[in-house]
Amino acid sequence: MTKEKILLDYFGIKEFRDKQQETIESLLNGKNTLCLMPTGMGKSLTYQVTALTNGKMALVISPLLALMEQQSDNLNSILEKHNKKAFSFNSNSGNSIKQFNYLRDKFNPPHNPQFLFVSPEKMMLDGYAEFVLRKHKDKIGLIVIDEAHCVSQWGHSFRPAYKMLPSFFQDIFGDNKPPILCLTATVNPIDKNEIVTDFNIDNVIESDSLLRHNIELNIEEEVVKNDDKKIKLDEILEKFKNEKVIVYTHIKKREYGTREMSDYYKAKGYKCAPFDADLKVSDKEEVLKDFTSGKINIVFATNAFGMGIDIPNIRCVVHYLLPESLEQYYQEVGRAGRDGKPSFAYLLHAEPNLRIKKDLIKKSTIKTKDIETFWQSIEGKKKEIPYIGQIGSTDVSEDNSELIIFFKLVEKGFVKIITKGIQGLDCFEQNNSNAVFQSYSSKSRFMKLISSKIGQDLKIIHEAIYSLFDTKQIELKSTPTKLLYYKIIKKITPEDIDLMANEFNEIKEYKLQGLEKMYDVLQNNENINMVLKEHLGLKK
DNA sequence: CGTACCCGATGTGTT
Repeated sequence: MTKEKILLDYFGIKEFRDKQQETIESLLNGKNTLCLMPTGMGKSLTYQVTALTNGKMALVISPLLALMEQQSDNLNSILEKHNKKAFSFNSNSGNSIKQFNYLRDKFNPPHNPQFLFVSPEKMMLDGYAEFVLRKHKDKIGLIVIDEAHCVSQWGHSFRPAYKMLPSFFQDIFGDNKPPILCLTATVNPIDKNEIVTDFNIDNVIESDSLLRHNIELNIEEEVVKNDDKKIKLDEILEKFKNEKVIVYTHIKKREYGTREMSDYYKAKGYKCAPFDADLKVSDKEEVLKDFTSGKINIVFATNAFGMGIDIPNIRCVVHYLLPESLEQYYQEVGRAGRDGKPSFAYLLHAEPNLRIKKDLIKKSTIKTKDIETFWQSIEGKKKEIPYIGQIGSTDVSEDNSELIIFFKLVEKGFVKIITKGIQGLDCFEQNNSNAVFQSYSSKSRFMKLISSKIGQDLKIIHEAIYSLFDTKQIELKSTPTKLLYYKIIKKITPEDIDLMANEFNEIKEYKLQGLEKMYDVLQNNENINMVLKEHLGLKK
């Protein structure tokens, strides 16, 4: 079927909009494509129509569970009458046992997934998922990185799995990768280059309407104390009394945080609610529902309020603190006026904000000492090379620093990931006595010891075990502990460590520059619209 | 400061 017929038959739409057609054609011609389109223009339709036109499955990497559910539900309601299905594979399908079973079930007859939504972390750690995808690789015709700005925005620190995606695709597809589509609405030219490099993009397709002309950007004068901003906020909230307003407080449970501000204005008679990551999923859904319906009209939010939210009639976005960069600022004000009607943004900031933000960036940077400590911890007592080690969730702290350094060591060629594995075989039981499983499990409970005892590569043993599970020779009876097995292939020198620390330092400098640029704009009273246009590299 | 995935339950022969 042609893409035009798919569009009509599946979606009931007669014509493509904006850069949809160009993007789909680029992908059908096998080109890795980065597509920049504003929210609400139908970015998702590009991968949906492409996958349905080439008749192959799309593997969609998505940053949020809520986004995966939203998109797969939406697709399933469309696909139902065509006897096709979308699945998402994530922690919502239960514990590890349930997840393994779910994946095995969904990839075997009678199921034939047309779309699969996965998180980057699943791609990072789940060996059975990798096995299943590799087994079915010829059925996969498209890879999608949804919200691709996450790669540059989160991949270096918060969610390191993003920066490893290319190598995970290599593990699955080798040199015969399906075309990759990266989708986003805002990136600056530097971040754009990063995505182009990481995913080997052949073709960048950019909408002409990325700049939002219906939002009036108001920068208020800097004040000395945070409290001074409240007078202005009172004025704004009074002015937009019957309209939808987002106030970005950027803070959760402290003074001027989402909770405190919401309580304060609620007591004054406003219909408002807080929104931040500490809310339960059900509470987030409720706030979103009430905000959409108009039951509440003000949300006091951190930047947890953003992705996947597409409410057309938000009239006003207030920043109660200095945003951390121009692109961050633009992403946030861009939530207003999706319906195209005149909308307003106000930026309120106080003097100490810049210094505090700078300190936070400096504090969170990975330093020489961190790399040294981590290297010592993985090198262990063994000095011989190659040495085989393992890293799992218990080895990684809250800030992911171990994982960030680990992946940097992989990137620099000191460490090689052997396989995405499991700790041992205790979690399995045999359906019938199985000779292969028997031969492994008789050697040891631990994969690593089995490997050394029989002199077989860990990767091959894991393949065999995943295959036994896939064909229902063995079943899970308890939770498999997932681990990345690695080999140290090169010793590190102090100079190597310094070089790595420098790279982390460059990322810090880049962040600081972004912050300074934001601050300069406010200080010098520059025309914010012009600056934004130039900073984002936009023509119109 | 704040962004999100992960569902670990450990008793070990993992070096």
